[in-house]
Parts: sequence; C-alpha cells; structure tokens
Amino acid sequence: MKQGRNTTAKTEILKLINQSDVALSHAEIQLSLEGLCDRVTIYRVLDRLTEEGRIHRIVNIDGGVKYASCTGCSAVHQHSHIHFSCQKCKSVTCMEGIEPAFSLPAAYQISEVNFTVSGLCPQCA
Amino acid sequence: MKQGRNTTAKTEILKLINQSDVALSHAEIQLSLEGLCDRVTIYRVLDRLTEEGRIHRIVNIDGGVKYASCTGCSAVHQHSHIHFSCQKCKSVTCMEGIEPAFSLPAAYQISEVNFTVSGLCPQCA
DNA sequence: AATGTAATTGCAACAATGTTGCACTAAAGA
DNA sequence: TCTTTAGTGCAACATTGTTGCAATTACATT
Ligand SMILES: [Mn+2]
Ligand SMILES: [Mn+2]
Ligand SMILES: [Zn+2]
Ligand SMILES: [Zn+2]
Repeated sequence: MKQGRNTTAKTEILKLINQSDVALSHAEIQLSLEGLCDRVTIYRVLDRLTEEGRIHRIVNIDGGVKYASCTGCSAVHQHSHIHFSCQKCKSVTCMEGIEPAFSLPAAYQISEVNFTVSGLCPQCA
Repeated sequence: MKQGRNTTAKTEILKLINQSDVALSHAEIQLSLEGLCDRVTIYRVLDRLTEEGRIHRIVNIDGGVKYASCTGCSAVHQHSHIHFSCQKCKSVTCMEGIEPAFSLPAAYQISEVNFTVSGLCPQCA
C-alpha cells in the first residue's frame, strides 16, 4: 500500500474517478482525458491506483471492467459491497454499505468477493 | 427456450460441460475438442446452449468467462448461486444451493445476479 | 427414402481489451 | 542542482469475441 509518484496522468485519472458517481471504464476515462496520455499509461495508472488502494476494480456482469473510488475504506480496505449494473443506461454503481450475507464450507479460504446485480436502475425503471 | 438443431459440435460441447465438475472456458473447450470445429462455432454453440438454458455463463472475478452445466434448474431457470474461483488452481466451481442474501432499495429492478468469491479451494488451501 | 428449407458452420476479416519490451522522461529525495 | 529510478510513449503482440457471407447439414415434410 505504499504511495507512488504523483504524475499528471495519475492526478487527472484519480480526479475523474473521484468526481464520478458511477464507475468508469478504461475507454470512458480515455475519452475524458482527450489525449492527455497514452492508453497504455491509463492501464498502468489504473493498476497502480488499485494497488495503492485509492480505487477499486469492478468486473461487470458482462465481463467489462470499471473502476470506482474507494470511499469508506478508511481503516480496512475491503470491497464486499454490491455493484448494481443497469442494463439500459449501462451505469455501474457502488451500493455502499449493502453487503450480501453468505456462508461457504469452512474448507474454502475466502480472500476476495465480486457481487454484481443487474437490472434497471431507479432512473431507467 | 426453444430447442435448436442437434449438431456434432453442440453435442460434444454439451457433453464436455456436463461431464466436468468445474466450469470451462472457451479456450479449454477448444483444446479438448482438438479441432472438431472452428473456434467461432464454439462461441456460437456456447451462446445457443446458454440461450436454450442447458448451460449457464459465469463471469469470473478476473473478467474471464466460463460455462457450467445447469443442474437443479428443473422448474425455474435461475442462477443466483455463488461461484468459487480458486486463485491457485484457477478452477471455478458452482456452489449449488448456496445463495447470498441481500436487499436493495425498492427502486432497483433486479433481473440477473453474478456472485463470485475468490480464494483457495479445499484442494489448494 | 428423397427433397426443401432454414439453421448451422467455416473462413476471413475485424474490433475491443489488455500486455510487454525498451528507450526516453521526469518526480522527488539527497 | 544532481541522481536515481518510477513512470511514460510507442510499437508490437496476445486474447477474446463479433460479423458477413457462401457452403453445408439437420430434420420436417413429402
Ligand atoms: Mn464498489
Ligand atoms: Mn453456476
Ligand atoms: Zn439505468
Ligand atoms: Zn484450487
């Protein structure tokens, strides 16, 4: 969880993600950035920000990847909340605080969770 | 949910998936098939089988896609069970019967769910 | 069993997404 | 300011999935 260098690309990408109320894909970020940096750099910055615990990676129900800010990750860095994926407007939203309850046989060692619910968001329903 | 034609490719692919105790990826299926048909055909057969409700599609925690048979989908075709993804042996297993409990605000219309738990499976732990 | 038709297939071409190697650039500690 | 090395751009590549179209084949009907 050590901090890396603060570059223009990193600053701008983090700002974009933090200011958005929905999760953003690499493609969406690249569009917003308007050529500020190379697409490879965006991939690397997203990896780094995830590594540093500033953002978290979301695998959507269609397999696409999006990134969202890490609000409420003050003490422990954990993301077991639900992500809602709207089939109409394609938005992916972090349902902060809503965590599913489940239990697996003790033989399974859990280290990560990805829970996506898909359907229609309040705006599209 | 109507049945399509029964071709060699469809029969073999379904057999592979049904006989496997873990979910299979397109690449794994193509390997097992040893050139029985084109890779495009595999994609199309997998789509068709999913459409027909014979198998179900699993989006893994890393974004990869796998397919598993539909056991226990007798009456209603539903797949809200958990999928366990082992970080070591890379296997994805359907945890039949284990469904997470959660609740979203009423404004959200739910139609599909994908829940993946990642960690170490009993064999690898 | 032979026939007709539409579903299915193979192939080539394309698109989207992500990764890697390497030379060059620049952040930040000394 | 200098030095070190993390970060970047670019080109090249890999993987995964999609599409159009002509050729094939399952199977319902004769
Ligand atoms: Mn989230
Ligand atoms: Mn399953
Ligand atoms: Zn929506
Ligand atoms: Zn394992």
